[in-house]
Amino acid sequence: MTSIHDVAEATGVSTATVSRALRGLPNVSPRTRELVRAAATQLGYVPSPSASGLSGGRHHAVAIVIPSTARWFYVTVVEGVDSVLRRENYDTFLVILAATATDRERLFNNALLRKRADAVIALGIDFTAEERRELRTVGMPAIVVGSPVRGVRSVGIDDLAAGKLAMDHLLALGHRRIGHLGGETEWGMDHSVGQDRSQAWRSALRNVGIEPEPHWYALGGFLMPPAKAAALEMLASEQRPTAIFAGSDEMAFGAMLAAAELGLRVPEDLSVIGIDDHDWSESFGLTTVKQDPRDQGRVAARSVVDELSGAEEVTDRVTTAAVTLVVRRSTAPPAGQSEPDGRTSTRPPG
Amino acid sequence: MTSIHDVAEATGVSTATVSRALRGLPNVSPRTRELVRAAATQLGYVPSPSASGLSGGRHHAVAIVIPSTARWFYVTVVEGVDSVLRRENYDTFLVILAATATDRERLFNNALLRKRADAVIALGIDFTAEERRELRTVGMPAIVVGSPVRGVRSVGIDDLAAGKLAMDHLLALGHRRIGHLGGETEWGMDHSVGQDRSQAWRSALRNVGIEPEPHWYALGGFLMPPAKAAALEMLASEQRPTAIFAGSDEMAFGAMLAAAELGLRVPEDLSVIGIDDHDWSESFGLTTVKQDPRDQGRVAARSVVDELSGAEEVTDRVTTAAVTLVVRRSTAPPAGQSEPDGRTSTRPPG
DNA sequence: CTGAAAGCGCTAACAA
DNA sequence: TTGTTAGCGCTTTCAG
Repeated sequence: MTSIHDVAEATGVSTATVSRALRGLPNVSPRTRELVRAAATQLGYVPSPSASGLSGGRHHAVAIVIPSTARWFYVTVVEGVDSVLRRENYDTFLVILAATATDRERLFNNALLRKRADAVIALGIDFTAEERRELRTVGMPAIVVGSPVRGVRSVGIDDLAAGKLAMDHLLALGHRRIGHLGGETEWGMDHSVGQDRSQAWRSALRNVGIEPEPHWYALGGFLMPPAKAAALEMLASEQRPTAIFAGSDEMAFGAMLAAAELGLRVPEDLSVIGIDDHDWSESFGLTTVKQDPRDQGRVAARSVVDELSGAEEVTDRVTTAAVTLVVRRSTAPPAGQSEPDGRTSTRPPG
Repeated sequence: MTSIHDVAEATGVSTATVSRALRGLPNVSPRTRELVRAAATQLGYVPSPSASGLSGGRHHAVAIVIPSTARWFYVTVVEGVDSVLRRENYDTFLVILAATATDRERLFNNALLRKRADAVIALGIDFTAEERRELRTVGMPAIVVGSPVRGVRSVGIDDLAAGKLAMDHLLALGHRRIGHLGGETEWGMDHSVGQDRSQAWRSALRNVGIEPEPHWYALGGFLMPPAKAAALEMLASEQRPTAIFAGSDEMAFGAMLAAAELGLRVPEDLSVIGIDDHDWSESFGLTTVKQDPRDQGRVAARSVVDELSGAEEVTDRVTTAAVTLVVRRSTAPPAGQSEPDGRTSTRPPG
């Protein structure tokens, strides 16, 4: 395990100079720097993060915490985060965090956050006031991906607006009986994402004078299987909706699968729209409100890296990521109305 | 940042004793141990991994490397790994590794593997001889999840057997024209998983005297969208297969979606079988060869943790995980043959 | 521009 | 059973 001493010896300079040279600090003669660099690569030297972390206080690692690996959004953000972190030579700690209080407590009392990572990127977590205070105290850069959290930087879409975009599309098509597949809210998790999207559904309906019926709303937990089950029930009802707005594409897939199982054609008998633009949505022919989680991950990572590099308070407190409507084959005017254009209606892919 | 000194002072013992007491080492009086423990929690002390890593050589972290986040198998294994690592108080480094040589080189020359992690768990990676030697040299425990790799411990299913199970099911149903959706093989990645499953398909066919036709085989890259595209093409051919064996459930979903798009009913017009038992397979009604990646992850993590705990060469070199056939609604005898039982055939969920 | 020295927080002999 | 003494490998003043 070659150490900084070996490089110093090989070069004939002090370890201090080696350290400076390798980290690109000023006040090192070009010649010396080159010599040191050459020796380092020649010897296959890499600095020990433990040692530099201990002495310098920077660990060159950031923790990314997600509630589960089961949702496309989370793992896709992780991929984005990882890509910039790797390029910047940071290592990535992955923390999969259940919603339980003990799990979260452990996280915050853990060495990981206190003495191991230089920053945290949290997904779908709603920090408590105390947690925020802790972060502040330790002076640890933190950013949330998802809906804004008071006092913490964040990047994410405007869920209300995204929901409105989806609903406007459905309403413009002529739908009035519109169902919704929403997410559940666990304590301290994902607080507003699901709520805001559901709220958008409710408001949009009321804005056109429709009071949403209870059985038009069901919980899909942001996962496909429970969403399918919920949709099955919703679609079995007497006055079933002519369209479903799902709070995520994965839940929308569930709706499409449910429709297929009931012999309902999409979009002839049922329109379906989601939010995300999941990697599979195009194959499903799903109309959706597209967001770019990979990019949000990159932005978040860039943000903490910049802050760690000393850039003074670079980013905005809350960065709003763009959304766009992507119309595919899962939405059309409700039965009885003529189609507005020549789109061919295919069989339901679900 | 309270340190071991604070605890020592508060307790009136030396730092060495604190260290011993907290780590549960022998030769500490029960009374002292209690005192130390109390002081530690009271002060909110947590040891610095950098410091103990530097002095002790154990970092209490393991690296898990995966080729991408886009495949259910990988992220699900990660979840299993993470769960036991967390319970054992290890932190998890996530490394997402492209197949490129430079990416892999960087991994091995990185501080991460050399001076930061105590062990590696690799998914879908085929270590080169040199890489294996490096691991050996550093004395770093390593385990592969997936198909066996020479000289490295591994846990995974028998892909040949899994493929045979799938094919036997289809053959027993009476299918003879059976197509296959296989995975691509990138350099150093996933070498045999895809190959073995494809091989199982080919062999099974030949064993019953059928020479697989070229257009019965297509590459799906282990991802749904390309698999769907491939299936679309395969099913458009004149003498299309009556059944498709997909190398993974995600690719099987693609086949089901393709069938639906072509107006083919599953299973009446086309049977589909996969491997995995993906979280969504039940909702798709997909017949599959079930494996348990979460558990494989747990086994892998347990294995390296045990080895790090000094257990001498505990686990077998290669652990074979179980597979079982799960029959659902996507398979049936080919058209023209009577159904063996009273299963109702539903519309294709894809 | 470079070196010497102190110290980051912990563990590991070696004594006591 | 417990304390003392060295480091682990690096960064960081402070001198020069």
